[in-house]
Amino acid sequence: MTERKIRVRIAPSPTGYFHVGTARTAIYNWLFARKHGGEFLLRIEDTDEERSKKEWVDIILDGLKWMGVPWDGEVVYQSQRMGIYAPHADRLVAEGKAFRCFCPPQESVVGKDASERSFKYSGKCRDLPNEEIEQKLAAGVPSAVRLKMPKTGEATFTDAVYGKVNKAYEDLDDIIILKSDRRPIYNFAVVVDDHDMSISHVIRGNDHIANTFFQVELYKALGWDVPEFSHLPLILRPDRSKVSKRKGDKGVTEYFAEGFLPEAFVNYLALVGWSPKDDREKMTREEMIAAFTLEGINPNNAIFDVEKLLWMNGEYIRQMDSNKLVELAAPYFIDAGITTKYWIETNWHYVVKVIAVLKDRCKLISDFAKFGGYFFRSDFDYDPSGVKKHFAVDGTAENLRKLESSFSEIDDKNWSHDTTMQALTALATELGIKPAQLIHPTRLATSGATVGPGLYELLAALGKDRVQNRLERAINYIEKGQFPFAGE
RNA sequence: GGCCCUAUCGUCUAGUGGUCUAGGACGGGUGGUUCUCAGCCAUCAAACCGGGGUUCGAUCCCCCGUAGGGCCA
Repeated sequence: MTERKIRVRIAPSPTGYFHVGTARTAIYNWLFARKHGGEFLLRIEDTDEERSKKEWVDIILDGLKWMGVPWDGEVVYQSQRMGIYAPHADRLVAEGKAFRCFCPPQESVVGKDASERSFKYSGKCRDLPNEEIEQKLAAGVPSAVRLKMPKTGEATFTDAVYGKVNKAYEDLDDIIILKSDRRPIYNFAVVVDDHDMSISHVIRGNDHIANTFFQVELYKALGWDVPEFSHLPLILRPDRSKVSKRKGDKGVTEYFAEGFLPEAFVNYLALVGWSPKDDREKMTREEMIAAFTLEGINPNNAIFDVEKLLWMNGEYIRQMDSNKLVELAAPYFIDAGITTKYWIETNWHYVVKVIAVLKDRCKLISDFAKFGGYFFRSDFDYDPSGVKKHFAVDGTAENLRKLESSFSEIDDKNWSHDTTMQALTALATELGIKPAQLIHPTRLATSGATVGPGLYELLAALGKDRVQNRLERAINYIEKGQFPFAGE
């Protein structure tokens, strides 16, 4: 047995949707290739003409790039290979390993009626006399090419994940490999393509197990090396049905757009169906490459758990450098109309502080824009329940005014978490109230929200000017007394 | 319907013929962090699908059933 270079591939068809299962298959193939110094190739199965739109292909290419799971070499487009399949089929016919089938599609199967679902090929043309074949060919009767499968015994292959898988030849038809229009059928094209690409290991979803029996037979008939097979468990929805675009399940593109980080996404997905066998969960790509084995793949289907993905994304956000986070979050701020690219660039230091303060409570990159708008705009509304609880309390306006004046004594240069805290606690002591009684209205005044970063972090990040202006605005608001619930 | 695959906490999983009072993580509960939320820390609840075997002993091996999934049109 010669040592073959490891070459793996994914072969998605462009459907305008990057399925998470395809994404995980890509990850495993890539991990495996990297681990063994092999190559990870990409073949686009775009023979369905309606689907060969460039944008559909880009969805896949962009998704792989986003995930940081790059393919090696040139992308192979199956549509550009359509001419190469038929000769292989003809060769098989010439060698007696396949035969021409002249039956119209409807007549070639056995079955009492349409309701009898187990259609099986009748075998009618399998042993046609030569003269008859010549006759029909001369008469121009259209013919498909079928592979001659053994009649008895068992088809078998060893799967790295599932072990030995067998199926009686009785249950396997003489499948069509070339249609009467000389176009290849899926199973045939895959074998020819994988062989031409020197694929050593086929790692794909377990929905292909049934195809594998035919494919192995095809490799043997063509006299080619059979690759190693590894079938992956499927990724299911929480209701245990298959993930699909039709049911509204998100594709890779959407996860990206929603603010997931590629590192977290890839890490999470790798763990759906595979385990490093120890308790590690958060792993770098390098760690995953080092730990990855096909045998470590679990054979049973798994449910995609967005909650856990979200948690992992939060983990990655927390450990990420704030400058980097600003770059990633900027588009969300801009898209939401919260601020502009120019403003972010000219106030970089401020934005970094903002991100640092927000970091702990964001699970998605988009959360920064969702929760942090008030760092950029001062015209926010006050949370109504907060107004009721913290503003509509006697003495609040006066207290805030005192706080404002106390804050005004802090020099701009000394404005910080500690100095604002000192000022506020000193005032609370002086007023004989608990700091919390000042903290809550101040948070509401400066952010409009009742929840958020610790008050002093908030004040420090906002800076003295913004804080003073917002206190002023809140005081005016309270003094007008026009609370949303007035009259209750 | 035929064939194939699978079966450990709600979810992702680890695990071995006895060391399992079955481990970790997410999610959930509780408590702490003398400002909220988040985070962090601690802590609790939570599983070996059912039935037969094999065996001194099965979660782990075999068979059947059941359930789920896949392929075939």
